Amino acid sequence: MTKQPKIDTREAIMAAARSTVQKDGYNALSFRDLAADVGIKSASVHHHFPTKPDLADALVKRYREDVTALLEPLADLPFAEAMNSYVALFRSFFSDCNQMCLGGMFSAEVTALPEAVNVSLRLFMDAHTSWIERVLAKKHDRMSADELNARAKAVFAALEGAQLVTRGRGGDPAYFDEIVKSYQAIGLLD
Amino acid sequence: MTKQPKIDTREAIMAAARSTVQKDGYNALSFRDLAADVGIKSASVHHHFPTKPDLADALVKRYREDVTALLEPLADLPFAEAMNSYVALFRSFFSDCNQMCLGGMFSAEVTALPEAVNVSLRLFMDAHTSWIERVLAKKHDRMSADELNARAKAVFAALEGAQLVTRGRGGDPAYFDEIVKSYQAIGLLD
DNA sequence: ACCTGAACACCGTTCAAGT
DNA sequence: ACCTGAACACCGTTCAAGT
Repeated sequence: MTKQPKIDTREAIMAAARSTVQKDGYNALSFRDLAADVGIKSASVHHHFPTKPDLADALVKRYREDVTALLEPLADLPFAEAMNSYVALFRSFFSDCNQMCLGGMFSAEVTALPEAVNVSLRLFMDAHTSWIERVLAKKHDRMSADELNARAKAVFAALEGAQLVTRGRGGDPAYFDEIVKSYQAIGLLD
Repeated sequence: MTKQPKIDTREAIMAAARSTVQKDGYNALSFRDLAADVGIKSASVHHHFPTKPDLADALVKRYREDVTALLEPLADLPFAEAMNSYVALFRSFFSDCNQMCLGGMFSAEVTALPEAVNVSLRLFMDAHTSWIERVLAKKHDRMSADELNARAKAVFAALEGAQLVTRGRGGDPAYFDEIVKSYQAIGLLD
């Protein structure tokens, strides 16, 4: 085994930045705080990520990769388990400092980001909706592609909204659960 | 009629601040930019709102009043019209610079705000859910109070989510409409 | 009461300089 | 390649000073 300490600093920056963004948002992210977290100076952060939007773009792309890797195996589960696991993913954010989906946070702060990051953000959301579409297709074999797509967008939007509203109320998982229960009662997650 | 130019500056600050927050967020709000918009110096803004959280709290409270005044007459409409008007309210944000509900924005940026503002934010969301509850009650006369309440929370969360996701995609109203159509198809808005 | 300039410690960014 | 100190124009906030 050869040593590979080269990308450690870059990875450490991304990990610290992602955590801060999910907790406090992109506009609250400070290169100086970030540098302090990692143990370097703020000017050094710019060596790895020239500008703040460059860091934002890297974060969204990595986040998309991570979520995709996490969702991939879940798509093979039976429908109810796949959907329950998906809901559980959105619920899991509250257990660590009332965090928020990075995609939802960037959607709120979208005007602070250049077009290139907006494109990455759309790709992230597409990854979600196409996963949902795939899962829904297993159950609704008579539904048209357009219907499945529209339904997937609705499921994603509804869960992002449940997370946002719950976060606004302090991140009480019980509040999130109550909303999800209503979604289930109406059949949105079926 | 006696002249009343006294609160004009304060009102102008609040109007400019509200617009900026709905477009770019609370963390992107600058007292210096705000002062320039109104035509005074940034130190003068602090005379009306000692700190930034003080301004945030005033904004949320006023926003709640405005939304309440706007929703009140709509509650007396027939069910379908009341609900359609409510959805139209969420849709209307995109027509002016891809804005966002101030409550949703503050929910995303909630960690930047002190507890006092969080309380005002909860009251704002309560105003929404109790209005929805009232409208739903007209149609579902056999539904229990708890069910109505849970359903109202779900409707609010779903619409906030539809707005958030649409904003993240550039604010195309057609995207919002597609999600709402799915909500309607499933019966969430009935 | 309402406004201001100046100061403070912050911020993202740049750049010449180090190793 | 990776890091740094110093500088720039920003930020929220404070305060003594004006009217």
